[in-house]
Amino acid sequence: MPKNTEPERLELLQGTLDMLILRTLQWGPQHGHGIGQAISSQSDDLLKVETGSLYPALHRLEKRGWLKSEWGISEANHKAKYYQLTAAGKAQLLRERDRWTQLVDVIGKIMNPAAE
Amino acid sequence: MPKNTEPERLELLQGTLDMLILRTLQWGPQHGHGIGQAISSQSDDLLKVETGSLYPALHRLEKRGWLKSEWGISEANHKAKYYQLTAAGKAQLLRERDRWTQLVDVIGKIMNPAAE
DNA sequence: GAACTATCCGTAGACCGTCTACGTATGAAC
DNA sequence: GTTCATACGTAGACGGTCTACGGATAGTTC
Repeated sequence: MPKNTEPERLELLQGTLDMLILRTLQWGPQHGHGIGQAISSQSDDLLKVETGSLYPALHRLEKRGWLKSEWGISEANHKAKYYQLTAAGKAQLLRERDRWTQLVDVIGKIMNPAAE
Repeated sequence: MPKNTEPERLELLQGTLDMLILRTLQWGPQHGHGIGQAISSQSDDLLKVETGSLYPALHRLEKRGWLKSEWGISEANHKAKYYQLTAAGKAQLLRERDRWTQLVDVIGKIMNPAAE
């Protein structure tokens, strides 16, 4: 029996989780657990958001006004706090996406200088 | 006189500096100050590595065996500690480059789902 | 030789986001 | 009534980057 081939998780870089959460909520309101699962599944299970990262992040984002929340009932019939983007949150997402693109660009330039 | 238009620096994400240092040393041995400047100039001044980040990083990398160092004299005729990649450091660079590529890929998938 | 700038090394401590490791409660299945 | 999945959360460790210092030496200007 070969070793259980788990898919080698990637650790998140500090500062990327907020962007991923905001992005996930662009698909529509969602509760914490759902957000975590969405990120997992959309990354083919390479990313896994720990609850110890996820919930503090959600509270942080709400406190900053990027998100607002309300209690509801999940599809599995559980009490759940649904988050959605505020207008400020949408703007923030644009900023973070921009910064990410820039950073990927610049690091790419260093790691892999343009052959011209 | 318009406001001095500085180029809006990008903050590094935690975990990317080590890779950039290792990469810079692929160009050849270099001292700390030089490494910082190389990263700055290769990023069109978008990245700036503070000495409070740079030197701890160099010591960390050396301690882990990715780098080795020796004292020498800089081009500007100053005492300088020259760092170079070890074999382990080259291997590490490959790993980090890989991880970075994977992460950019996966995050790209979430931020910008493939139009197929 | 005094003053100043650029070069080069470094440390201390704040800061902050992610992680591991817990704990709690409810609903569904058996 | 036990077990599992769902859903919320916190406490504290951890680690890398940041700001803000300090110190030594070389070169330049006066």
